[in-house]
Amino acid sequence: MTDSPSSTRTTPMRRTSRSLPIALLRARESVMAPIREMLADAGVTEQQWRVLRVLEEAGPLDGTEAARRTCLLPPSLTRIAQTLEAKGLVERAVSERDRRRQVFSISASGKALLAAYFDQASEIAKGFEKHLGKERFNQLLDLLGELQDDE
Amino acid sequence: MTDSPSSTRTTPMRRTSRSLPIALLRARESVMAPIREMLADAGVTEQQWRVLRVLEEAGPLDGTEAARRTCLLPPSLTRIAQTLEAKGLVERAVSERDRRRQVFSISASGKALLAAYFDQASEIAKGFEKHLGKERFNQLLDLLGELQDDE
DNA sequence: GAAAACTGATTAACATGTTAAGAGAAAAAT
DNA sequence: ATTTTTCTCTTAACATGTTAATCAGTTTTC
Repeated sequence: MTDSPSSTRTTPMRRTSRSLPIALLRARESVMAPIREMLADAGVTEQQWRVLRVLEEAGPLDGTEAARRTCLLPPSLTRIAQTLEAKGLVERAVSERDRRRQVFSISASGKALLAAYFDQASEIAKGFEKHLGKERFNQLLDLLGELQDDE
Repeated sequence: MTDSPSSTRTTPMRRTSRSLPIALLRARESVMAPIREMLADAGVTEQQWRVLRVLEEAGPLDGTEAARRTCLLPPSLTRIAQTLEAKGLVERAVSERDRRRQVFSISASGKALLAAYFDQASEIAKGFEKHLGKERFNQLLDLLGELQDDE
């Protein structure tokens, strides 16, 4: 008993395994492990892959919107987009209506890269879906969605 | 219709909002937002806070074990521990039995820092628990725990 | 007990996260 | 219309993530 009476708390310290931030982090590390292997083979980082995925899903986006959807901060997006542009996976253009804006879009090579690894990515995703069971998998995604204070 | 028939897939591309890695990332960003504010006030980063939390919970740990429990890679732990040692929040010693090992422990100042912000951290945690409801909150932690391929 | 294999921590190098500040363009205010 | 404000993107600086290489200490092998 190292705690003095005066340090008694109304609530005990939450175990780190039941701490939401840490639990989210540990879960994400586990989920990303097999994906990182695939991405290393594809020659892109996790963040670069995310940018490609979002641009394919949403079509051309300006920097602000691309950053929001990829959970990247603007400075990170700038650098990652430069790298992707150098690799020929993304194209950039200045907006006509607002010359402050950079419009990013996925290139044909970028789409080809996604297509080449799509089946493998699907298998990994299905693995987790199977591990939890379809119902609990969707339940998890629902709960995660509710944590987002999005928009 | 930009897709050619030959590109038809057996499974459609998963929407990013239903992609487990991205959902985990977005959820964590939302959860961390209020916590980051508190930590900025406390003068420590998210990772530094995590190291302090784990060391308080588990007692003195060698580098390998500390890295595993904090979800930090060894090189990151080295740097962060150096910073924490310079701040006087963590103490380091060479292990007697194995002189390769560094044994880290939280200092009195470190414990005082945790104590000073504990109530505030608890309130934030309870906010999420209340937002989802106690039952669904625990359900979420259970599901996240099942994703971990730990030990 | 000396060579080889292994382990724990660190350093190095580069990509990203994070905050603050800056440059250029558009919108709002007067 | 000019000034001011706001917005978008970028750069800068430092902390961390990530992988590979290094170095000292330990264990194994012979």
